Amino acid sequence: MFHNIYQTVFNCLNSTTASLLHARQAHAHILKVGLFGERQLTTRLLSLYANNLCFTDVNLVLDSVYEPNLFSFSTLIHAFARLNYFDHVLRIFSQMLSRGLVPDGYVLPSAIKACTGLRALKAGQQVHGIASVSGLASDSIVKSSLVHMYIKCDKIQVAQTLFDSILDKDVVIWSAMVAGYSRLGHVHKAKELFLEMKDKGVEPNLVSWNGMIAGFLNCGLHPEGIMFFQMMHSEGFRPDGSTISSVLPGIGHLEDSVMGTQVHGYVIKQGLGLDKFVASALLDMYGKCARALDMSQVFDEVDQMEIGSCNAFLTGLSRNGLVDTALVVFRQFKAQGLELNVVTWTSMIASCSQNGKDLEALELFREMQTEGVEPNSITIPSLIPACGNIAALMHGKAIHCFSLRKGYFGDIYVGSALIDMYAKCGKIQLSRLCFDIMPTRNLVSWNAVMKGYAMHGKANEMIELFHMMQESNQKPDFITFTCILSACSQNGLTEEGWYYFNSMSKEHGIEPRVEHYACMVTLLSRVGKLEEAYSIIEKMPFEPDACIWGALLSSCRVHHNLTLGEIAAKKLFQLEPDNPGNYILMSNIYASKGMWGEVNRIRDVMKNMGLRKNPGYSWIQIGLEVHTLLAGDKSHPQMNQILEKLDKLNIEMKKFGYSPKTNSVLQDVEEQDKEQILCGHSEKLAVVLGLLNSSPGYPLQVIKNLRICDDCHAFIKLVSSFEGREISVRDTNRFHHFKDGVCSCGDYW
DNA sequence: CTAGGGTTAG
Repeated sequence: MFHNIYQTVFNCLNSTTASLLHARQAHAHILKVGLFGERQLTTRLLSLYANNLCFTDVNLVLDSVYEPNLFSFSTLIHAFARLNYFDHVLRIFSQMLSRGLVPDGYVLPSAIKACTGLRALKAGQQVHGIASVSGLASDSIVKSSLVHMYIKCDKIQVAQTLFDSILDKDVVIWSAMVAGYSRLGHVHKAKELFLEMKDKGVEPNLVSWNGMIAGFLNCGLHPEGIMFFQMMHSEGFRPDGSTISSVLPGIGHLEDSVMGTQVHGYVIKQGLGLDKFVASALLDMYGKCARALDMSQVFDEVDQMEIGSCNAFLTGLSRNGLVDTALVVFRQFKAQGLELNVVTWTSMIASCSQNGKDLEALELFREMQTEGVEPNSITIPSLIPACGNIAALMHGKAIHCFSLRKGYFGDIYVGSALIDMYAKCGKIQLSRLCFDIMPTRNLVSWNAVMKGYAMHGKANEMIELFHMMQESNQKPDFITFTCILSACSQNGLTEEGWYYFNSMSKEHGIEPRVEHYACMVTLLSRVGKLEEAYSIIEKMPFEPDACIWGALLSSCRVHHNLTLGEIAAKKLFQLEPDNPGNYILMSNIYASKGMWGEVNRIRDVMKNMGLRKNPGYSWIQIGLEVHTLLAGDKSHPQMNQILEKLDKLNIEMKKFGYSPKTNSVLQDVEEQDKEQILCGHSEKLAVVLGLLNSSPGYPLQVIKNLRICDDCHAFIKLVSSFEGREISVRDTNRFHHFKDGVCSCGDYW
């Protein structure tokens, strides 16, 4: 009888088709007839429960088994390790130890594998200790597992020492070391090992090659990675999904769509397109190669519930200027119940903050948190620019605090983003503070803090920083010099400007780009050296762009230089026929010379080109003209003519509330009209305000309740140039107060 | 128990 039941239960559990149901039935039988002493049976039962992830049942059996032995525990540990339930492996392992059982060479590797999977260095070191005490640390399988564990826990040095002590190293452990160094960015060390294994007679296999390729691309050595890919191919290896998904980002980075298409063909031929890594890498590659259509075609064929592919697709759309489409698709994904992850949200936030959708970025950040998705160290620096762009200082500070709570104190990306954000919000001291307390800096951080000073026109601090930069052996790049030259230009530092401009190629091996020439042109023309500026334009090795001619033209207006103004304007009318600013500048020069016929001619040109549709236009133009008129001194030979013209304009001006006699701006204008005039034209408004402000006798004190919709930044630039002046501006949701070039921001919501 | 490699966000 007893034997019969035992045999029945055993057979039932041991069959290859044994299911959870069988286990439960057997469990009942075992309980009923008291077979718990039978280790073989209960171990088999444990194995079934473990493989079906019935954790409570496992515990139940463990607690009731008369005396589970090493084999019972081993069975469980292997089962959980195989299923990647590493936390359960460690839990069972520690139960085993607490029962006084000594692990053997079979159970240790699984325990170590669990530590590897969990990146649990401390636990791994403890298991290492146990292995040493039990005399198993020299076991080659245990040793190899430990090497893997130390590699994954970024302890490559410890791994290397252990690795060296292994006598007959197989291709697997070599490959793991190669991949380990690659992942940590030590690709040269990886290559050394790759060559060394060959010397030692171990032929690299597909995995070894894949590790090398991933390493090169991980280090930004895209051409080398692609070269290895080709070498591997020529040695007769067939790239697999892993190879492809490593090499495609490199191809995308080099924007080599021809090679990308070839690899795509290979993917189709080998049937690798269903691999989720390959699919998202393909989408990413087409996105980076500006092949949005091909990307969409690929997306139609992949698993659209796979979040990686969806993320790559969304990023690809934004990258190709289809941000609105990306947002729509994003909403569709969300509506379909797709589980959006931190990459999805971060990607959308970055797309918005990079494309002038700053409020949307902030809103997405809030939304992701309500959805329970935790932002990470990449989300934060993607969001911070959104605050800077709209000078939302309070939001910026809140996110700064958030990043500190998350422990991103020393993060170089977060730090650099904060420097930029505070500078854009007018808080140059805070910007500098963020820079000063950074534990490590890179070129981006240096450029960020210098850009802040450039924005605020602080040339002396800038030059001081540049010396600091050189002392700390950080090499400048072309952006650094754009900042320096721009600050020199704002401060009229001609000598310093020339010095740094010349030092670029002589001392730093950086050839000046068109923006550096533009800075020099701006600098010289601002200080009135218009001829010198023009000779730079003539001599520079580039075709001068609108930016350069624009700098010359606006200085010609300030210095009333008709000849050069006409030259610059002629070029600008060709380069930017739709930019009303150029016509206005030129007409102002004509106005200052009393050439009213020319002024009217330009007005007609603009009218014919439909450039006067802008509701703020008339007002702005009048403001500019009046400014020009008043900027001239009273002994201006054409003063009478000017005053006459002014009287005529007065009538029109009154309509817009501009009254020279009351020294006020927009005073008599109905609130509604102000909004109508200025809504969406904040940049032009900023220009007007700046000009009015610099007009003697027309102090701009406080402008209240102006509604600006999209560009607070223009105001910051503008206000930075004011000394001791205050302006308050309200946009859709915020209230900005500017004083001494500093913006503070209060929220209405 | 039988070891290794990959995609998408700044």
